[in-house]
This record gives sequence, structure tokens and C-alpha cells, in this order.
Amino acid sequence: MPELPEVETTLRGLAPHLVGQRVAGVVIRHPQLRWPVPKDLTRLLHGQAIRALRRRAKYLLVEFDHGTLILHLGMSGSLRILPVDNPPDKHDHFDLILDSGKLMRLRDPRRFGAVLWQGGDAAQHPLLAALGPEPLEKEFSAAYLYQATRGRSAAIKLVIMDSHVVVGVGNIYANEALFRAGIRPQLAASKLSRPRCTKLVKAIRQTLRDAIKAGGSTLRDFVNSSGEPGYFQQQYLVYGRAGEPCRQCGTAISLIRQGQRASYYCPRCQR
DNA sequence: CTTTTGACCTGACAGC
DNA sequence: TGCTGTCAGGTCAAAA
Repeated sequence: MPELPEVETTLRGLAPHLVGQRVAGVVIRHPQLRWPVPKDLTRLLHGQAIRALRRRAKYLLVEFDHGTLILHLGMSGSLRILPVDNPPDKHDHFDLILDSGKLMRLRDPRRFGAVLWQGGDAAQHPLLAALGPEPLEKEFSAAYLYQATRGRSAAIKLVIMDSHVVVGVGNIYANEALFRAGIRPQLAASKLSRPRCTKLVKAIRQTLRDAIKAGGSTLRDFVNSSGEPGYFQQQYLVYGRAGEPCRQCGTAISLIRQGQRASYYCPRCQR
């Protein structure tokens, strides 16, 4: 589920409940996530104060004085704030219990998510060290994208989904951004002209910004002891709309498969 | 180096 | 009501 806007929304929902709190306990119910959850987290975190909550790519970083708890939601993960006495469900694998009498709970049915620890500087962690620029930061510029796509024969959609090129562009928003830029997903990355790089960078930024904004409006549902946190359903331009009319020209939206992922595009508006 | 493929898991849904 | 097959929003590691 979670792409960058969902992770960002999660961060904004969690931050007021976490920052400044001390850890009163850690519960690991199912340590087999994408990687094993470190067994000594309780010892590492007990009594420590949460200094800040940040995001890098789709990783949530819970910062302490001596290191960082690194969280990833994978395909099906969600985080919620609940009262400590809330009974866990089948897929509730990890709790961070806070001094406030609440806890942060990770639910992740598919267990593609992660709970990791990095002492010292989180950027040193092997998973974070090789990541490309953030799409909403100025380092992700048209000039940068032009450079990054030279000599790459792979399809542009696969390249913008490559976290070494730019982070946080998942399947949905890759499709949406390419539509906005008028670029076919299967176009060889090396064939992107400079002006089209400018267009694509703007489209990626705008697509993600709009989605974060849409997420903000559902933030209310985020802390909710009964239901799921409020992931938001947007009105997509092409994603999931195979055979339906293009919102711009009415042509039927095409569906192809690239790298085992679904790509949707308008054969008329995207060239 | 780049590109492609398989792997990790469970749940929802379509079709028989 | 099962069963089987397919698909799902992530992303790493190995193979080619």
C-alpha cells in the first residue's frame, strides 16, 4: 500500500504522539519481517527519549540520542497510535510502548516491512547509504535527471522507480507522473530530451505533492483504535483504469506489464 | 557497470 | 463451499 505520500502522512500523524516521549517498552510478536527484528531493541530503547521523527525515501526514522529506529511499511504495513491495553490482532507484529500510556503498533500482513536499528548516524545504514535524492528536494532537478538517464536503455518508468536514481516513486505515482508529463512508460530513458526531463521532474513533484495534500485531509482518521489508519484513495488519472476513457482525450487507457508491474497509459496523450 | 528475474509473504478476488 | 490461479501500492539480491 504505502507509497511516499502515505509514509509522509503517517509521519505527520505519528509525530505529535512520539516526539518527546520516552520508551516504556518494546513488544516483538513476530520477529520475521523482511529482515529479522533485532532482539535487543528493548535493551537499546528502554527509557530513551524520542528526539525526532523523519522520513528518508519510504523509511520512517525514529531518532534517539544514540541511534535511530528504522521502520519500513513494505506493501501492507501500517502504524497506529493506540491505548496500551488495546488487544493485538493477528498481524500486529511490533509495539513501541510510550510513557504517555499509548503505544505505536505496526501491523503488516505480508511482512515485507522492516524494523531495524542503526546506532549513531542513520544515513550510515546500508539500506540508506546508496539511496538517490528525495523527489521533493532541489537535488532532484531536470539537469540531474538528464544526467542520470544518459546511457540507460531501460524504460523510463523503470528508471524513475529505481531508488538509486530517485527515491519514493512507486508504481502508482510513476504511472500518474508519466501521464502528467505526456511520456510513454516504455520510452527508453536515454531518449528523454532535456525539456522532457524538466516536464517529468515537475510532474513527479506535483503528483507527490498533490497526494500528500490529499493524505493530509484524511489525517483525522489516522489515530483510530477501531479501523485502519486513513490511507487515501485518490481520483487517479490512469492507474487502475485500463479500458476506461482518458480523462484528457477519451481514448481507452492501455495496460502493459513492465518488470512484472502493471503500467497504465494513454496511447494518444503519452508519446 | 546495467538489466532481468526471483524471492520474500498473506489476503482478496475471479472462475470453475 | 471449496479449490486454484492471479494479482497487489516494495525492493533487495542474484543471475545474465
